[in-house]
Amino acid sequence: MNIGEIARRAGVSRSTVSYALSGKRPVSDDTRRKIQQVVDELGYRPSASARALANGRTSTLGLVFPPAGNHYTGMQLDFIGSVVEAAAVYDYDVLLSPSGVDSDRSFQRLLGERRVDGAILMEIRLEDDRADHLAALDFPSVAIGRTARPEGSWWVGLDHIALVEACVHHLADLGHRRIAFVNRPEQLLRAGYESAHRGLDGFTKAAAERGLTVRTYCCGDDAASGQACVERILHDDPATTGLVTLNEAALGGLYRGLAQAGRHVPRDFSVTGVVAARWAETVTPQLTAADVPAADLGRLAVDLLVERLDHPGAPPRHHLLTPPISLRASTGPAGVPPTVGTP
Amino acid sequence: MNIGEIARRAGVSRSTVSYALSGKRPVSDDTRRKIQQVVDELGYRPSASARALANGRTSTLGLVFPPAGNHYTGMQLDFIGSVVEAAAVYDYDVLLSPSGVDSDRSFQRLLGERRVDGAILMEIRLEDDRADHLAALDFPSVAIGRTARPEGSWWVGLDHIALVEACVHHLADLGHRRIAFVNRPEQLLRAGYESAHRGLDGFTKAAAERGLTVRTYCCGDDAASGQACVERILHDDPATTGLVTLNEAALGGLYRGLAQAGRHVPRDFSVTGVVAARWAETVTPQLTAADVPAADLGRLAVDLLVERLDHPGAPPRHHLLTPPISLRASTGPAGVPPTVGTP
DNA sequence: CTAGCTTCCCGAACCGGTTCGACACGGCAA
DNA sequence: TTGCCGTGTCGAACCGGTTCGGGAAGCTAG
Repeated sequence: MNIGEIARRAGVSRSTVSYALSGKRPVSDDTRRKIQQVVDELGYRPSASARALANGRTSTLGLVFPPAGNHYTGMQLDFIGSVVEAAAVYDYDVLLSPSGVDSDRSFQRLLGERRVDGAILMEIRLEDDRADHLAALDFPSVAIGRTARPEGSWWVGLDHIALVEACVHHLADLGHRRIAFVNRPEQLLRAGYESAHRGLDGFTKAAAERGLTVRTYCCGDDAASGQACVERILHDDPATTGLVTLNEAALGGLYRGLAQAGRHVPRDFSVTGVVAARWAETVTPQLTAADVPAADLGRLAVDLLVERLDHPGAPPRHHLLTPPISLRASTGPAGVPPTVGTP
Repeated sequence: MNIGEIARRAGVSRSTVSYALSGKRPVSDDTRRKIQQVVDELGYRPSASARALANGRTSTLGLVFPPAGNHYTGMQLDFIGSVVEAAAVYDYDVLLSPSGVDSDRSFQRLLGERRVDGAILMEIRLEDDRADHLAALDFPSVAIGRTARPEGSWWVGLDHIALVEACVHHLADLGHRRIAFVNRPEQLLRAGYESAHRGLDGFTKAAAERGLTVRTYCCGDDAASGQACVERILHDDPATTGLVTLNEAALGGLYRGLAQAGRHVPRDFSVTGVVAARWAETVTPQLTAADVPAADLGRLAVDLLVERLDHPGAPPRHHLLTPPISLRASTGPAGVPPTVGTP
């Protein structure tokens, strides 16, 4: 059931079948119909491998995603889903590639063995050797997030600085004077993850502008860590009345910690941050947050990558998104901070 | 930088290079070393397309996952991650395929164009035409979940009947007499999703055994639906003191609804169900639940699929998992149900 | 009637690997 | 010296498509 079989049954040559199906050269109506009929009868579909070998394009995009070590967040799943759907629109498949411990191996699979036409890099770092590597090879790729020097490269990302600044200003406007920042795990911060760094920068900058007293924390990506983190915050400065977080997975734990410390949200304590909307709406009270537009990011990344593939040599493009803060129920005016020791 | 280039630089024929690299025929130590040296120098890797064309295997597994329409759950993400990692161990890549509105199209891509050697089917239905289709073609595949007649097919799944039964018995043992079941959305139940059906069966059966008064509900996959669902439950029977749910995404909303109705968990109301551990630990109080072992399911599915690929014609195998209930903090002895109208 | 132009199709080469059959070579026994 | 065998390598065919150059048939213009 290959193209030769079709050709024989239709009484034409293999090349004619190819042209009839691709339309790259004119074929008379009669032969085209005849060929189409045979194709429909046999349910013939050209082999992807053979086609890829012949024309050098695999019609597949690589999605390089972080190892399971860092827990996945809901945002990442939405992102993956939207990438797959957007790619399908352009007739591309999506190949998942773990950038795990020996990221070299999977990179070799993707690029060395030419399994994909282009790649999308998740969880970018400020200094990212994967991105450098791809840039050095001039391999078509789009990063999710921007490195320290994003000029000349293709990426889509969130303006974490602006988003966290907006959160800080929101709390400051409500009268909060002593707030904390709950970042991603220290391991990721040290590794140079973009969101952790730029978020921290935005926090520090905005807090300085508003003259706030602040503390910053790293927090594991799970509920237990979130709970422990709140305990540390309230231990270090019991007068703290608000926090900003990037850590979606710790959110439930943060809430639990506050509840156990007797701080009512939002009456005694305000919480805000950068979190996917679906997650923000799950917790009670619902989180006032800059909603991460994961689906948009995925779609835009695919759009950019396809554009880059279609127009080799096109000037680099990018999208920097700054979603607004959605006011929900987790922030309120700063009241009188509770006296130390009072439950 | 193809195999011919390597052959020329090493002063041997292309076939010798192939044999030296694959080891399928003996090659003298001298030539092997010479070839390896050239390969290392140039960083040569054989093209995946060419190899796939030649030997008919793509070294790629297809992961057919549900459309974004049904919101993704955290469990699915863990599952995908574990599939990718397990596949990497066997030197397989994973190709994502949305089984969206025109699932035919992506199926044609996967099978018709022979992009993958085997497939893993997520979100199985009792009557599943995708599974039937694959079975008819004798295409190597493993289903996540079992159809109405799973005999003779390969699958891994949870024993939803037993899991929900265990939840009901747990509540009954605590003295609850009037409980509710919160299922996946009605649309999915009607579509015949296995977990929704078997979960409901288990609930009905166990409730009958224990002589409980029950009501069953379908609930959208989001927090707002969960909240609305609790309102319906308490409106329909204010004396309800417990619920069992399969609906991970609605869980936050269920808790919120109970809080707003003035029911304290677990003092006034017990909640349990079948949910991924990470999610169960996020909510407060932490959910007593049968933890969905998503990562195990993914790994086992890959193991089975690889076995099936390596041994064509091997007798069908499957794994039915029944994780125990993890006792956390969301269930407790049934107290005196609150008088109607009392907050 | 022939030159020239379309229209439509064919054959062959090519993409980059794998695999089979054959053959050259050296060593050993007869 | 001849015959035989095992080892190591080569050439050619093949996988299933795409693409290029060219040629046959039909039509129009000179």
